[in-house]
Amino acid sequence: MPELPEVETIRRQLHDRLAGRTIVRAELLRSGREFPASDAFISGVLEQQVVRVERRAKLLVWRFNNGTSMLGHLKMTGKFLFVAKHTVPGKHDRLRFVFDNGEHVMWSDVRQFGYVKLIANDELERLFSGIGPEPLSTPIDELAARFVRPKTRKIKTALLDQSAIAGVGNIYADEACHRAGIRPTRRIASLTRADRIRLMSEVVQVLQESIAQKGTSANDYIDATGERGGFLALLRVYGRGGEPCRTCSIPIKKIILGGRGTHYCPNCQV
DNA sequence: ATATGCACCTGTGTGC
DNA sequence: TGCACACAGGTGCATA
Repeated sequence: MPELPEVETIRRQLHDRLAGRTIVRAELLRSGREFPASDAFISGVLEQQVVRVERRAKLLVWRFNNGTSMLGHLKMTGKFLFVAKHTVPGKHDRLRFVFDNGEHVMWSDVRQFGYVKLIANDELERLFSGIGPEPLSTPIDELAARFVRPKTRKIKTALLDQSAIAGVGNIYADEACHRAGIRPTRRIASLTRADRIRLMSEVVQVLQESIAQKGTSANDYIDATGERGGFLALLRVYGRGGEPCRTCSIPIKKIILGGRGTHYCPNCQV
């Protein structure tokens, strides 16, 4: 589900309430397909102090003070959620963490694409080195300069490639293309330098605006406090196939590109 | 090397 | 109410 703004929203909430806290209890409620259902995981997180919670691309990293981290990827439906102490686990709740300040956090995942695992910091660095630049902490001209290859690749496909730029997913790829007035079907090579600067500026802009609204709840996304994101109402194209463009009133077109639903205005986007 | 298709899962909405 | 099907925020792999 979540892209950079949603993961960042959750990161901030987890960090604010849990930085410096220690995990005093960890329970495996139900084993998932992708995350290790092992006693080793439980004993690996137990008694660990969370130094801070970080984000890289769409990954959440809980840094412990012993050189290891807990790495989480929410994929489509993963959730870290603050819950009340006596919450009875539901069908999709998989892990529960209890902290020394009394906070309870549940990890749930309906579709089970997500994962939570222990990872050593050196392995984490290796993983990070394969991920592209962070849009919110990289100069626009550097983002643009790196967005040139492979030349024949379609622009939206490149935006979704985490090794080209980190954290952009299906919603914000479509939104950034609309704001930049560029069709997602175009090839990288067709972009001028000015086009690339504009596209990257719009990527950054839309991500920041969405973070300010705590993300987009297109379907069932909720943040760590259980709230829905407010950016849905501000989307210009995503999920609006057939509806009038907010700029020119021409119906938004929906196509499939790279196997993903893709939305654009046939009038505003060239 | 890229593109496509599919696979991993469950749930929801739509149309019959 | 049931059923079949399409589709959903992400990635990774096998095959053209």
